[in-house]
Amino acid sequence: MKKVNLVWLRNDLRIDDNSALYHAAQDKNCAVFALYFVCQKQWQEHWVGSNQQALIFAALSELKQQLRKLNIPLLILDAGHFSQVPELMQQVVTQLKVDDCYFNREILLNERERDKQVYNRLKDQVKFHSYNDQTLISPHKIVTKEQQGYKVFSDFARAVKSYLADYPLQNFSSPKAKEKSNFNFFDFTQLAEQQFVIDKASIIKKEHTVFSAPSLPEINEKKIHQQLERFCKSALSDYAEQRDYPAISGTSALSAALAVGSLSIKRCYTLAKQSVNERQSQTWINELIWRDFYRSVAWHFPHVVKGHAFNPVDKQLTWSNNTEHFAAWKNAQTGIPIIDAAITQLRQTGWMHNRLRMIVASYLTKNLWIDWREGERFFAEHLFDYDFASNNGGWQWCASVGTDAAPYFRVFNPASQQQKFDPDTSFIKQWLPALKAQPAKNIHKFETLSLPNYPSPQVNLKATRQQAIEAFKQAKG
DNA sequence: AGACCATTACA
DNA sequence: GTAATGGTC
Repeated sequence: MKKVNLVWLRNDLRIDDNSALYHAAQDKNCAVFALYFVCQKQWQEHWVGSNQQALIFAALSELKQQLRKLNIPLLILDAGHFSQVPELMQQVVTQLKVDDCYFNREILLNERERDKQVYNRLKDQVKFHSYNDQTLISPHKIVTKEQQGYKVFSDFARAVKSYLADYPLQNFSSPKAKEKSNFNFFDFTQLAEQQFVIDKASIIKKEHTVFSAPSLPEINEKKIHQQLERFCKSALSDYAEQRDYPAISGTSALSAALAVGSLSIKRCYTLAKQSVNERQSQTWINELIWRDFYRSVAWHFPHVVKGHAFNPVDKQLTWSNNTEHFAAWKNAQTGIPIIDAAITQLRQTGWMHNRLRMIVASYLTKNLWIDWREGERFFAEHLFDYDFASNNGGWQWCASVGTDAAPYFRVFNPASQQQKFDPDTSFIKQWLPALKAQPAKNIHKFETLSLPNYPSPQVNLKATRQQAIEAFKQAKG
């Protein structure tokens, strides 16, 4: 009887540089199966929107084909909710006579709880092998002298770099194809395998807006790697100069692939290092480390995963519940061109340039004084690249309630931001047809702009900025 | 990962 | 008038 290895896939829908898959497939004489649980109820609880859900289904469909070429069957089971996973896992393990189970560790609480349940239920039946694969370095390995999680990014980044200098990253190539016989080794019909049809119409619920459903980002691993190589070769050295201009394609645009795990973060790091010199790769590498940083924060300070801000000052703040203000922000009707253009980009493409994420977040929290959790949720529902730790960390940063957050008095002025980062207004005009005919000069002076088909600003920027700073001062006592 | 205001130093 | 500089929020 052949040994049977099971790879339990979760947030790592890829073949390249997948630690668990690589190790599971090492032994020549074993049969290897891959498994994925669809948990749409759980996703809804996690605010995962229809965009990212559709992307996950696309990634699964793609991965199933690729794994088939390696003679590794991918079982996709509908679990509905994490709570159903242990029972289903038990069935799979029994049915397939699994000896060893391989998986890459996750960082957030619900995921870890699910994994603990599975382990406790099956530890006597199956040998488990787990790997760190989601971050450059396991969160528990980067700690301060006091054995605590870092609260300041620059210190964290220094620690990461020095760790990587001592222990270089290991990348794992795609596993070699297994024997064909694996496919008819077991009787799959006994398992209620559910084939998921990638039917966007059934997944994407049309919203009552003027925005249409965006098309899916690239999810084929080969093409993603080409994209990464192209970026490293031709854009990485200019990244520091170009990344802040939304009209320029100066960023890698790989975030969606990273979010569902079609691309390995370790692969990004290694390739960036190889492609250009230290100075040229530094800025982008730091962005990769920000991703590790917010995962580290979520690991060491888990109250941020439960809806709380890192900084207790958040509890002293009373946010506005002005639903008209919030609705205008969500529908690109604020009357501030850079913000309405950014929201339109998000709604039409499922992606928003990072500079714009900061601008719209600052405006929502500081000028409209709306709870950052509302913005966090809106982003979750629309972004293909939605990632709890990065999104949560970013919103807390903008709202000045996070670790190493923007000081509370640092309020972005949307007027100077668009002046600086979209001087010729080409980005704004790309997304706001109503302003197409206006000269840039007028668009930058939007507070005095009066047009029949474009709204006037909702609030006074200067006054609301002042109020936000005052409210923080009061809250801090 | 900022902005504002006052003060200079110049046209 | 207006661009650069520095302290303050």
